[in-house]
Amino acid sequence: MQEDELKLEFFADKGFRRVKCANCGRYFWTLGDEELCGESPCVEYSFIGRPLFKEKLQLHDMRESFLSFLEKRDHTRISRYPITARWRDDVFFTQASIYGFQPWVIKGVVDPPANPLAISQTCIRFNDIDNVGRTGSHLTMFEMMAHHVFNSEKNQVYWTDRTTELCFEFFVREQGVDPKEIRFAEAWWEGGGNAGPCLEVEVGGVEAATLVFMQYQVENGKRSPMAMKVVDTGYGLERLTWLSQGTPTAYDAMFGDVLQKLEREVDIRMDSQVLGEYSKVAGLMKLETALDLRQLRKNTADRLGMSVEELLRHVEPLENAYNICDHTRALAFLLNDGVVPSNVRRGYFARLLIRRALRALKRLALSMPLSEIVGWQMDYLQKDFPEFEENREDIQILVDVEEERYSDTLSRGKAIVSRIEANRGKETKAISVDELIELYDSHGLTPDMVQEFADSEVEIPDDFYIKVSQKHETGGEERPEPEEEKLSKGYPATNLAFYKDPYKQKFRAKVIGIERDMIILDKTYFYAESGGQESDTGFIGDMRMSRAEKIGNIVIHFIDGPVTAKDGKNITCMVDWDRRRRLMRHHTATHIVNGVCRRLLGNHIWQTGANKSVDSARLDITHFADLSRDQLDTIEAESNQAVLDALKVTSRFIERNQAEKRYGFRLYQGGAVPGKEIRVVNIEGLDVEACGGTHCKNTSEVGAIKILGAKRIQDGVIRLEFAAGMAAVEQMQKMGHAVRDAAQLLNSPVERVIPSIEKLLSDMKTLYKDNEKLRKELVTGVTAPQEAKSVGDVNVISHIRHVDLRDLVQMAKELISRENTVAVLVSGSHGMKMVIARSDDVDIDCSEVLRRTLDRVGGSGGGKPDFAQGGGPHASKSEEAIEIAVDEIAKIVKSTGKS
RNA sequence: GGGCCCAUAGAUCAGUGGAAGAUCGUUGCCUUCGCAAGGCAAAGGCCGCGGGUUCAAAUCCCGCUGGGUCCA
Repeated sequence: MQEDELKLEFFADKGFRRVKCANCGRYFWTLGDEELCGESPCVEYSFIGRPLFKEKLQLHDMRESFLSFLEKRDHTRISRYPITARWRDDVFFTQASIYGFQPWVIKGVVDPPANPLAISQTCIRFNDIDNVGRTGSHLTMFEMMAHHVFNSEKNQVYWTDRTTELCFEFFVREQGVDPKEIRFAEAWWEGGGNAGPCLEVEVGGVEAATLVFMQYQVENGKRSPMAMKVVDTGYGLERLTWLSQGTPTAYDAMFGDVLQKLEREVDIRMDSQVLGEYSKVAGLMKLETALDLRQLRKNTADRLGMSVEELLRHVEPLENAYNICDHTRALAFLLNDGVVPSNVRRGYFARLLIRRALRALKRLALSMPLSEIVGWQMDYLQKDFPEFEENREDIQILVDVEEERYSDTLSRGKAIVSRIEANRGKETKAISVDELIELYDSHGLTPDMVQEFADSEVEIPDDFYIKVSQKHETGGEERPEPEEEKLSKGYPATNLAFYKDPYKQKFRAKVIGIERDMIILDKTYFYAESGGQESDTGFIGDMRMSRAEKIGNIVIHFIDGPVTAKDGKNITCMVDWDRRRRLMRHHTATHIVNGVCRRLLGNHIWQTGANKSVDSARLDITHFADLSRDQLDTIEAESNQAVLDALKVTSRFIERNQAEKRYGFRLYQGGAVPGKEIRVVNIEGLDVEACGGTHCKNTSEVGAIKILGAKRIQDGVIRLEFAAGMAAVEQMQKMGHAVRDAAQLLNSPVERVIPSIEKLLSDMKTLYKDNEKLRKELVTGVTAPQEAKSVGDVNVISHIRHVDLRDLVQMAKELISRENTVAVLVSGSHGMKMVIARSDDVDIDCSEVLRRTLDRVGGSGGGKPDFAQGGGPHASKSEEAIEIAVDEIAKIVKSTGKS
């Protein structure tokens, strides 16, 4: 670490000392005279029951205090970014306030919305989910308050000293903290490819803020300076609120009347002394396994001089209540910001929260729907987050659907557990650890649920979840995709002229590069594949252009056949207009369908993928259930209504910050969009998206939209397939043809096709059954008893009949219902098949006879002593086989007869 | 994006390579003044789809589809 980077003038001016922590060895700056760095586990929480702040503040007031403090010092307050980081494709969720500015602002591509700025950013992290509710401080969802500064070469705002001073001032002046209680510990920060020194601000034993001075880029372990130096601070809103109130846990300080309502419901009484000690001890410990948790409880109980059982009576109900509060709060934001619960990706985390909260609810023996508590949260949050008003109902539906599903999973699980026990029979062996892991991993049953469902005792290892994760670790190799260098040298950015005039069909452009089968032009009206819209084709001079591809900001045109163009010369180009018009219609249609779906199904509808080709288009949307036929019909009708309404479609480049401000983050339907200016496609009153595609000027140009189908491509995602314009006409014609062809084949009028097919199917079924019956009859009584040969005491009936093996089996069944009978049946169709069977009262091993027989004629087989079957390749050996078999039977019968 | 589990009668599920089963439900008959219940009997199966291995596949292997679940 570069030591001098943190030897601030600020520290010198104020008279700070630099001390090495006697416990952890870190260096820290302080005005006091202690020797420990000030963060747990080196020191214990000192503020519980005796807050260090001058005033007890609620979340709202603390947020306000922080943001207005900075506003008074030239910072611009900006609103939060969504908790689901849809503008990025490298992460699922916003985990820190800086996420909203990565990568474009930090790379210097996009100007920050303000500089310096202040924000309180809703964040979510799942790393510590197991500790939530237990430690008194861990959360999944929290607000990271921050002041950020982006120092470019041209614009130096402030750096380390001012940052630290602002922090110090906030705690001392605004919150009335004794300067001696504030310690700045030196540390090094790294994340997301960036790095820099940082100061961890310790107050009352907790890290209240972190001041990061981001200034290096890290690539392949090598560090290089960034052009942009970024002040990245983070102040935990909930922690500060906790510090100000000095409540036993952070939860008591932040959940307001949601926690109170819960406590009333289950009649929990809180003992602040017990809880206070509990969270102090928890602050000193690392919780990783069930063993750690037991240790935590033991240590706390010891300190309080009570038994663990007594402690648990106090603590456990509260842990569950805290857990529910945290999870429902996180859910409210997650679902509001566009996550639909599912079994993959972002959705899984929402499911995880819902299931964990439901389990906690159950442990409290509360039977209210979870959506009700989420409702309380939204009531509580609405003052600061008005967006909940609009989405409230939608969010509660999502939770209800998910609760229903979990109850299905549990009843399935219950059945599985009792089956496992039933199969085990009388051995009363416990359910093994391997079985527990499988029950969890494949069936979603936690060990304690298994325990609840099982009759027998279940042994749960302390490190159960570690064992589960170990199972997942194997074989996680990443395959790096070799990025092929397509171009031998750099070219200037291609002028994407189709944005200016998407209706241009013929143009002249200058050839500025030729490589193999590729041509690069100074400007182009050819649309290169992106945003799910397929590439244009056309002609460059007299060469056929089969595909345009965008690499960075250069468009490469691929040519079929020899490249005859000359570098540096102007050339006339033609866009395949029929193709392009179809693609445009499909693209505009996709936006229409997306907008209609959202209006019809709810605000949780987001696009998760799309493809627009010549004949049809696909749109994947987030939704929790299959779409009914009625819903599809309505979507189709409304989409066509939008076409008939001839809505204006405008496509404009708008400065990113302005676009976000004006249209919100709904813009990012198609995922991450790079750049400082984004292109906004607005279908008047229906849909607004950031989109780089080519569009019609008016919805009427789309002509018609025909929904071709919908299917669930994964849990929580529905794929709609449809066709627009002439493609829709073609698809409808195709469907018409199919029905007419079917009618013709059935020799029935079109409107009678369905009943005709129904009749056909039922006729077929009857025939199939008749056939089965006839086959049975055919093999019944084919061999009269008198055909039986007496071999010793038994009757051997042998027969050759060229039928299927299963008919031979039927025949044999029939024959051996007679007493004292052995049947030897052979078929010569498809090679040779043989069945040897006997009635119960004959004592020979049929499979033995069969094997010996087939050994000699070539083939193999087996079965049970009373019923054997087999075969071989040589049909010609059928008769020989019978002779041998009868012979073998005779031998056995004789030998047993003798003895 | 990766791992694992599942798919057999209308429903819930047995069935580890040789003869498709159980329970519930359905239908009919018996019993009853009628109902509930009981007794007897019957109907009900492309064993998810497509390949492969084998004399033989519901069963083993590969692929696909659909569902479930855990992890990132």
